[in-house]
Amino acid sequence: MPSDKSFAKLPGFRDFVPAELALRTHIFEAWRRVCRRYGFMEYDGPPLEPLGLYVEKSGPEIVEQLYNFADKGGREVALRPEMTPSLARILAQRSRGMAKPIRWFSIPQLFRYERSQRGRLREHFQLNADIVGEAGVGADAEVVAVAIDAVSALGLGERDFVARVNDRRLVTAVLDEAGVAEGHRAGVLAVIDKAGRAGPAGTRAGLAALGVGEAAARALAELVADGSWDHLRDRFRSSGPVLAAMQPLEEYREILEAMGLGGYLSFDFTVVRGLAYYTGIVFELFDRAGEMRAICGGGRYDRLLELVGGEPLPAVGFGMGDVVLGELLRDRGALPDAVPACDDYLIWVEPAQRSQAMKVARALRRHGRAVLYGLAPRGVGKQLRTAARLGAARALIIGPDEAASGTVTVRDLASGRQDAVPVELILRGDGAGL
RNA sequence: GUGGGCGUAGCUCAGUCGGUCAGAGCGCCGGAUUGUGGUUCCGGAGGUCGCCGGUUCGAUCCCGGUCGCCCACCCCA
Repeated sequence: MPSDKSFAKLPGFRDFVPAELALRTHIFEAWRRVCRRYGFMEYDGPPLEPLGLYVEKSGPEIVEQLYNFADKGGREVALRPEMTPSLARILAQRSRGMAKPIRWFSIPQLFRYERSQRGRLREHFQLNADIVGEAGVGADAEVVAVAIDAVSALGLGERDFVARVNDRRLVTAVLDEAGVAEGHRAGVLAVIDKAGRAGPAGTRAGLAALGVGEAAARALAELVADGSWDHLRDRFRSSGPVLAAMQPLEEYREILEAMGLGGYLSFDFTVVRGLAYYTGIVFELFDRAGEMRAICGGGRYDRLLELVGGEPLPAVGFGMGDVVLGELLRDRGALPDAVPACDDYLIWVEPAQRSQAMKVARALRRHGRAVLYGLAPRGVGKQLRTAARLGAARALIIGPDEAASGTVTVRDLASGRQDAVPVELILRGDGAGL
């Protein structure tokens, strides 16, 4: 309710007060931990990139959804909406000298100029993890394993989320087999992508609107209604190309089952991913309840690096945003415990003991304790109340009695027990941990 | 960009068919308790009822616009 609108926060952007930054930090730490376990190295790039980097990859219509402008030098620039083009550009310049495969991850802040909705803002942070230089399905499996672990490390499991997987090459083979003309392919992919939301009738209408033949439309509608692996294999058992296109996903599943992650996998013929540059296995992570938009999306993009002028290198990776994931954690009660503001709360009873208190605070801090004390005189009761509210483990009281006897009263705030500890011990650090 | 819903204290929300209707709970601050806390009791601060305009004797309440949030569409990270 700011009276001066000009100072209001921009729509779709967030402030991170400590309580909210704690969740973001919690998520980032889990992401970094998991990526390191898989041997990924962290990188970053500039948040502002040449507009052309995105136009080249996604076409002119992408500009509608970007934060873009001309800088003072007349360059057309954009705040990065995704990380993959930057990664491709970075690697295009130096991948030749690097050992393959390259395992890199990043947690960039990304921007899009779109109307915000739940789970979708104009700004978010996104974990990107990619393996570059390996075309085999082993890399695909490795990458989805990272994505699954990046979520499960936050306390969610098989009952909470699922990885829906598909293969662009398989979809193409099926479309060919069903008699979809090559010119209709992109349009049909878009309709399949929406099948979950549009429903069977909407899907049929969408296909009809494209001018797909009757027989092809019926075949596709059938697959969308029952896109299970067994049904697919049965339906196309006499089609060599389709059966061949099913092989990589079979191997992919075997690897992930060996890792113990098979329970997360679910084949889904309608997962095709909107981005044009995917060339092979694609996947999305969803909450099991199906209440939210995708937590994560990714797949194989073997042509992208040469598209931006690099050496032709196969690549596979994913992006996982902090917004939907954070909401899911909130819904499932998987939020991190609040971190106490301090370990020790120091109470000086009279101004005469203030110097002694500062000395003790200094010693405790030097030994790694987080220490707070009242900046202005207040009653002991009030200070203890503050200590309790801050979640301090101990209160250290220094009054005339302690000053006279050369001690500090150390009170355990959970149990209420307290002892007189010689101040010399605390200054030396011996009393720091108690 | 299109359509719909909503917008009252820091938070969650009540309320007025337009006339002491500006409230509750939680939170915050203070006191009971000037050397012992998370309970309890008492008190206090804090809102031009999103903003602008219109109708009216009078608008937080009705109307229009605007901004923001939410939902669906579009699009997808």
